[in-house]
Amino acid sequence: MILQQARCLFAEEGFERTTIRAVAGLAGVDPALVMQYFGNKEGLFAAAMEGAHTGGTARTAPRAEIPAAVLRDLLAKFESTPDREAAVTLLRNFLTHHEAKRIMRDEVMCAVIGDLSRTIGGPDAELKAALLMSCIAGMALGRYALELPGLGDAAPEDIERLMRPALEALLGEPE
Amino acid sequence: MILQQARCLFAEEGFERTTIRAVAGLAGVDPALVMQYFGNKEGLFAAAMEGAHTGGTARTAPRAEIPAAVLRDLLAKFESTPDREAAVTLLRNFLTHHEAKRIMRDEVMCAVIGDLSRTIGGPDAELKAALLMSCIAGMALGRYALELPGLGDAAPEDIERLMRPALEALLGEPE
DNA sequence: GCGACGACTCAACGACCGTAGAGCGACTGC
DNA sequence: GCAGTCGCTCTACGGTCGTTGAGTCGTCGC
Repeated sequence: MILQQARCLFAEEGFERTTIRAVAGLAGVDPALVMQYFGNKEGLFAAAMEGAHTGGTARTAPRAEIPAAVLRDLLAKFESTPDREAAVTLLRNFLTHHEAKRIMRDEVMCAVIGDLSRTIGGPDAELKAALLMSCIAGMALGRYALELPGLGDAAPEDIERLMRPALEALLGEPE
Repeated sequence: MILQQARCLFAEEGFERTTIRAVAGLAGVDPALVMQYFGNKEGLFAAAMEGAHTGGTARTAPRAEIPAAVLRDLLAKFESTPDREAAVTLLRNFLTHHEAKRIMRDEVMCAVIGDLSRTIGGPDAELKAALLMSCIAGMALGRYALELPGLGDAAPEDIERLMRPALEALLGEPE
């Protein structure tokens, strides 16, 4: 319950503007109880992001299926309810919070890019993988953070249908 | 001088963690002088973002040249020095600051998407334009905010060479 | 010389936040 | 019945921040 309200506020207001008092108030408990549970504000934030980067099949997918797998992984993470709020919390804070940035950069992007670039192979493999993940992340931002017109409420199938050819063109033909 | 240090700190630490005292300290002046110049912290932030969203040829480009024009606009904005720091300031704060988000969403993304979708035409025109702009924004984040391996220090020509076919595939054939 | 004026600084206020420690009430084992 | 423990709350401290108003210093017109 506390975690739920914390994720809501962290995602809506960001880490700095979210106060422990506000989280406790929404959860109907005393701020000191939040401290007792999570140690400090950083602990609460780390707990709120837990589960944001787990699973995914793209890292082990064969070359030809990488675009579809990457899209499926991301949409599954954000459209399903269990990890969605944690993922949104990470997505909304990775530009301004050091730990969120480290997770997004090292544990999400760099880790996946490393695997994908080995599968992609050839020259520019790392750049191709980085661009592919960046496009995916940009789509997530446009859809779940900015809620751009046409994208925020588009059907996942339409997104997959339009983006997959683009990502395939990005990878190019195998050597 | 004050603005320069402000942009540096806003881009590095984010709006909330940047204090007027720190900006004034780096600029070698008194915090009260910053207040006198910019009214309040929001005014300083708005001034720091000024020039972040200007110009660009993509909005009036013919359909076939949209991918190249969009890439050129973004790389020109971030690789050249005059508006670069303002653009980075906007890029690093649009997820956590309301005014920065409004500018990024309404004045940058929505405005361009509106023009592009009219040029693109056909079904899914708006979704295609939103996805195109999201991919571009994602690339900017991966390069200038996360500095992903392979992308952060890639040559602009290589980025343009790999991304243009992907964006062209995203637009598809004209009706 | 001197008063006015602008640029800039000093010192302080009020508010808010993270955090700590004492305290309170309910429950449990004996 | 009672001491102990656990979950939780109350109160307060220390620090930092945005902001303000008075004050200082140099400059310029007369």
